[in-house]
Amino acid sequence: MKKIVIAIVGPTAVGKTALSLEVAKKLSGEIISGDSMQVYKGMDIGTDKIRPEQMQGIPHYMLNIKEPKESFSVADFQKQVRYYIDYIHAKNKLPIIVGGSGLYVQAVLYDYSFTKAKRNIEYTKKLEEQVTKEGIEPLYEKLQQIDPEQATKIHPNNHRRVIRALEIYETTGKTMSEHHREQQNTPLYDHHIVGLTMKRQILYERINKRVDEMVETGLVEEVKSLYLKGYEHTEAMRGIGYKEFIPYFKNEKPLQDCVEDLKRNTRRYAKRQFTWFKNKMDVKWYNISPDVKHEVYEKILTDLAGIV
RNA sequence: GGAGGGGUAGCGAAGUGGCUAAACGCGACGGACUGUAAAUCCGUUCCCAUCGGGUUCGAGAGUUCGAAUCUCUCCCCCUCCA
Repeated sequence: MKKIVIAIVGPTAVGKTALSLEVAKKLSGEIISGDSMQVYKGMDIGTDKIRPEQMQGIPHYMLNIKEPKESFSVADFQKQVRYYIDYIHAKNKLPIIVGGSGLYVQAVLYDYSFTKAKRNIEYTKKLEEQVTKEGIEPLYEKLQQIDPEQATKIHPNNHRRVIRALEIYETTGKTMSEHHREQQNTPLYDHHIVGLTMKRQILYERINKRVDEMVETGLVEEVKSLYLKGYEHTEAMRGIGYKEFIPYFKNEKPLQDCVEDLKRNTRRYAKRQFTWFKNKMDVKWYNISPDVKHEVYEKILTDLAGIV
């Protein structure tokens, strides 16, 4: 029998954290963050990370496990989280994955296999340089030759994915399509995905407001301290809430403009999250709004109680 | 009253006789995604529509084979001088 795993997904600022605490309390669960940025230490305000005093004694995993200068990937996430799922079950508790990083959650729940296609930074770098010099065409044509199937799925402008497809072939001798064919995309767990959704306009207002609050709470200082540590070019600093302030520190843009950029990027991110969860995962959606929050919580708790 | 500047699609803003239903940005909406994923990338956005068609660039009238672009009149807006 497959192990039960609950996942709570949805766009940023929709209220996943608050819900997760309710679910964990009610169902004797423990929480695993399904978030690609909250793994980093010192990135608290910008990622809207839950603070220890808010956790109500519920164990949280996958938070603050990396230094901002370290790299972190889906594969790392997958491995770690699967470990924690077993660990939590061994304690007779219910694992609850809470987060908005679609691919990450997906990779845990299904038999995504990354192991054979480790990253090859040097080769990637080489290809990136080639693109700078000669444009993407030669590489895209190469991809069309070795893996025409994959080539049709990747837009040439998406350099990163063109390069990755080539990188996989270089590293493993197999094409990306072949790797995909070896996978069934079957679920590994008896998972139940709760999706929180909200009227777009309300969500966007919440996002704008939350960004202002973050700035008031000291976001700029948080980012600055990372910037001063020389983390400008790290993966972590590419997160929303961080990269937007770099022009300000460099005196290239007024602070207020950076804040606006941040709001805009967050809104756009929320939209992308919707797209992913809507089209990639079997989510049971619950429409929430500030005034019916508790009723929706009740409904979710009842539904989940019937499952576990 | 005098001297200038301006009115372009939801907004900002290019264009200054044909290649323009009109760049670009924002906003809005949709989509892709298998080791950077809070990343990276694609599409739609005057109206109707499948091709395709119909109306646009403050309003009206002209010049021209052809105008957002030239001329005239009118209506608004802004800056400066009174």
